[in-house]
Amino acid sequence: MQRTTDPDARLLHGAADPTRLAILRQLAAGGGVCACDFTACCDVAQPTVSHHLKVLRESGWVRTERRGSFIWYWLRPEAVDRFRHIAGELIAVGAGPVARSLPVVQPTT
Amino acid sequence: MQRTTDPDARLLHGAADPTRLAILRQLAAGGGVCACDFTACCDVAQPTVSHHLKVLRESGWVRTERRGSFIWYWLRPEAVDRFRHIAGELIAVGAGPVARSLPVVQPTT
DNA sequence: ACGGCATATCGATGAATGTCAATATGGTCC
DNA sequence: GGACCATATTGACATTCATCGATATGCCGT
Repeated sequence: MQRTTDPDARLLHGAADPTRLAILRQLAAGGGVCACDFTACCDVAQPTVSHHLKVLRESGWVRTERRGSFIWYWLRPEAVDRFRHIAGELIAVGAGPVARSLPVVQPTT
Repeated sequence: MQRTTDPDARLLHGAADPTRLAILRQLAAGGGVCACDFTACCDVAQPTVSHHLKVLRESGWVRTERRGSFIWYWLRPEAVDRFRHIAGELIAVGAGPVARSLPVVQPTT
């Protein structure tokens, strides 16, 4: 597998891990969160948290700011907007299978 | 790493691949799509498409119905709803870093 | 029953991933 | 400078993943 370059897939991949999803939720709830506070919510060691934060940074979910010896993390609103845009795209137009018989139009073969 | 059981993370993981995202988008656009039509949009071999469809099935994104020798796929509205719910959760309350100085309240140590 | 088509499964392979211990980096305080 | 804290990086390991060729399964015409 080659690391994908599709930005949407990268964004979704960034959120597709329970630890990272918990981090994103805490960021959404807290506004700005110190990196030291993530080790509490996620039952993983400090290097693992740091690794996940790096993944979130590289997939565009968060940005950081150094404040003294602490490093603060924020959700990037553009990432959330993009995520919501993808969600909007996925609303199906068809309600589901309506005809129990064979479809009128054959699929393109 | 143990395969996660968190349903939200599993849902996001299902969508976090360029091929699967293309499949989901085609499903949203088409309403119901025959499996034979996915090989066109995604530049991968037939077993790979079948594999991705299985991943989408197991993560709750799609359901299927056999019609003669064809198999039709539909998006599950519950999956889209859940996805949009997650998107709604991630709207940050804080706008970003407001104070340039040290935070008033120190992070919990 | 047989040949052909649509789709799924199997097996193998190489790459990416999540995890942690150990270590490095960079800041603060004395 | 030196002790200490917060965070990142490195290296290693086991697991998962995406991909494909080969093969199996299931349905449809003839």
